[in-house]
Formats: sequence, C-alpha cells, structure tokens
Amino acid sequence: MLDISLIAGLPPFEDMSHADLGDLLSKARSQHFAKGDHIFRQGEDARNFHVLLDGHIRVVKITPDGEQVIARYISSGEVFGIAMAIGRTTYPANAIAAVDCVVLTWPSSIWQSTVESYPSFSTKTYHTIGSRLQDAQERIVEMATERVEQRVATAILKLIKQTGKPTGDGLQIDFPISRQDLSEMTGTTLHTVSRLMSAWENNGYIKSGRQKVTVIQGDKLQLIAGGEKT
Amino acid sequence: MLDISLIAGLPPFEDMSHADLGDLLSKARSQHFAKGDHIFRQGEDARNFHVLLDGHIRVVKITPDGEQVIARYISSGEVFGIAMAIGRTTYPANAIAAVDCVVLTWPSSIWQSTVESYPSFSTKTYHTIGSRLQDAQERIVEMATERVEQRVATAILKLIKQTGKPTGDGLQIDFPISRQDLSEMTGTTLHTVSRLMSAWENNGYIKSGRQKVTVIQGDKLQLIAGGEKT
DNA sequence: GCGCCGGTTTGCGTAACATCAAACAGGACC
DNA sequence: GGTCCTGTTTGATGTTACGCAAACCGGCGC
Repeated sequence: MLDISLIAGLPPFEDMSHADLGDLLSKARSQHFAKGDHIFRQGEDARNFHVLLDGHIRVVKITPDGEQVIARYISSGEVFGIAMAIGRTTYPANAIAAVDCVVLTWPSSIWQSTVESYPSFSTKTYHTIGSRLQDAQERIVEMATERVEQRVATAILKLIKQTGKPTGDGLQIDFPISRQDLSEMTGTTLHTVSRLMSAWENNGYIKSGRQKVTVIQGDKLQLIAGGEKT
Repeated sequence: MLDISLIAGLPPFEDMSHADLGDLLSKARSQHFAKGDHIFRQGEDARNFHVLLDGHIRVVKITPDGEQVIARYISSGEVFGIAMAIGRTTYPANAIAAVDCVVLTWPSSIWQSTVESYPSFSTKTYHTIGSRLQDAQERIVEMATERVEQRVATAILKLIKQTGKPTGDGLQIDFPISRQDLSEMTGTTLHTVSRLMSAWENNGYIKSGRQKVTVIQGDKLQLIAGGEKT
C-alpha cells in the first residue's frame, strides 16, 4: 500500500532492512493536513506517533493563562509526537501544520514493540530526544543571559539553518512565519520583533514581508546573535 | 567489594535481579567528592557515567563570556553524566558537589552493553532524560512568559519539593544555596533575588540566612509563583 | 474595484529589572 | 576577641523592552 521509498532514506530509518521497513510501513497510515490544521493537541491522549514526510509543523505550548510559546518547528523526515518515549500518556503541546503537510501515523500501542524490534530506530530516536534536550538547555541559557535582540537573531539563524531555501537575494525561511511567531519563539512581543527586523532591513541584513523572512547577510546577524553592539 | 544494598533500592535499578546488580556493581567504583569539587567539567571527554549515592550536585552551564546558568540540581539516587545516552562524547556542563558527595562511577565504555543487557535500566534512564526534557521545556515557557518574581518563587518551591527537609519552622532546602545560585537558576541577578526574599521574609513566607532558605508558608509562595500580584 | 481582515509598523509613556555603589553581617581562622 | 572573606542587604540611577494606541498595508473575497 505505502511504498518503502517514502521512508527508506530518512534518518530515523536508515540502517533498517527493507523487510523491516515494509513491516513497519504496513502498520502505518498516511495522512494529509492542511495548513493550520492540528495534528494533535496539548493534553490529549497520545494515541499515535508520527513521522513528517513533507511540510513543516509548529509545536506550541499553551500556558494556563492562554499565552503561547513555540517549542520548535519540525521539518520533514523527523519523528514527532513520541510522548510515550519519554514516559507520558498525553501530548505536551499542540502540533499545527505550518503549511500543507503529509504525515505517517502509527498507533502508540506498537511503540514499545517497535523500539524493541528495531534497535537502530530506537537509538536514533533517543538521540533525537537527546538533541532536543540539548536544544532546550541552550535556549534556557540564552533566555537567561542574552538580550532580546540576540535571541531573535539566533532564532532566525536557526530557522535558516534548518529550513533555509535559496532565493534571488539570499536564504529564505521556507514556511510562512509572522512577527508574532518569532516573538513566541524568543519570549518577547511582536512589536519588539517588528522593530528589530525593521532596523535590520534598513541595514540590508534581511528582507522581509508578510510572513516572509529572507536573510541577506547572515554574518551580520551572527554578530548580533553573538552579542556585538552593532 | 561494593555492597548490593547501596543501589538495590534506587529508582534506576529497581526491577533488576540481585545477580544483575552484582554484575553491574562489580564494574563500578565508588568515589568521594568534597563540597565544591568538580565531578566533571563542561567540554571534557565523557569518560564516565555516574549515580549519586549521597549528597547534592549542581549542574552548571558556562557561556562563552563566562556567565553561569544552573541547569539543575541532582539528588541522591539519580543517574547523571550520561552524555553518551544522548549521543554526545563530551559533557555539556560542569557538575559540582554542593555538599560532600558519594558517587558511583562506571566507565562510559560499558554504557552501550549496559542499556542493552538491562532493559529496565534502559527504560528508566530514558524516562529520566524525558522528564529532564519536559522540565527544560517548562522552564523555557516560564522564562518566556513569567516575571522574575514568579520564577524565583517557582524555583524555591521546586527545590523544596525535591529536597525539602523539615525543621522547626518549615521545610528547608537541605544544601547550601546562595542568592547568586537562585539568580543563576532563574535568569536574574543576586540583587533582585535578595530584594524579593527580603520582602517574603518580612511577610513571614520564608526564613532565610546565609546560604539557607526555609519555607514557612508554601501556599503563599505558590500564589506568587502562579502570578498573584501580592 | 472596493472593502475587509490579518499582519505589520511606529510612537510614546512607563514598569520591571539591571547596573552601579556602598555598607553590612555571619563565620572561619588566627 | 579581632580580622578577613564571602555572602547579603539596600539605595540610587539607568535602560530595556513591554503595553497601549493608532495608523498602515497587502492580499483575498465579493
């Protein structure tokens, strides 16, 4: 039904035999989500885990008083929604399609047997969790020690590194992202992000439009991220 | 040489047979660290992994420009220094004995075989990493959305929950902790922490002295942590 | 083509905290 | 008991970035 080539090249599945891949795929179903759809919601029972085949997904935490914090963006090829791997029974955040997405979905019930049967998948997955932990720790350090300007620059550079797509002038973040989104990634307000980006655009470091960001002079942003005053 | 009773009751090792425990212990060595000693340093080759048998350990990240951020405190019974579990070859932070400590140490070389041989240990360990990830994500949300006052209150309550020891008046954090330490946990300055704690002491919520904090009215702190104005 | 809506820009006042500065106190050591 | 050291308190001043407000803009649907 689903073709092995869908996942054969993806990081979580490399080192798995074709037979194993077929086995695993036979238990999966493929889903399409339109831009803006929720793949799952915070607090919901973690009934499935997923791999993103195509698109970009925004993972958002919501606080008791309704504020939103973007935990991360998922790019294609990544596993996500693996709550049970970290001993949870519910999802810790919302997952929202930033663009139209194609997702492979497995029932959580086969998680345990899956990690046991395919040790390379298991190792890869735990390393994924590990790198998310490191990422989170780094963000804590940033938030604790850096000023807003640096954090916004860092966030943009990280997205460019993760998803940068060449355009005429430079590298562009290849999904729609608003000032508000960037503020929710960096713990500030859309106003402050807008002010910073206006200044950078005036200096020719970036070009930006409605939900678009293109980095022209990454080195300059890098300097700002590193804490240079101008 | 080392007695099984040392680790038999500890969370990471429950569900392991006595034979397995003996096996594992035979490869361990026990070490003593005086207050202030480094168990390992950031950037160093991760040659060992550890379990804390007694004491408290401060895990500190250092930024390129020398600022310090406290990632967490380790309490007795926890595994730590498990860099290789998350695919690193070096330690991501300093580990410093907050008080005199007793530590069990294994060479990293046996990590892989250990997680493979003892699935219950493996599961427990990955859940530990998972809960540290959740913890980190929560801290990001806090730093992004809450004011300093709330964060400091939350930090104190978390330490009380983790290590609170009953005294005459209330629960005391059972290792020496300075205003500076609290500021490095919450991304603020020792001055601000001092001001907040002075106010709380005046209100009778806490008692504090040199590197000591005792919580008298945890419910009041809880209100502050939750965002109540007074 | 026009109006509407969501996203964006920009100005102004100000709260929250950092920074600078200086005095103060508890212990450890002699 | 005195001295030194480290941690703590408190005040005065400065700055960052938030909150509020209002205007603006670009695309989409009608």
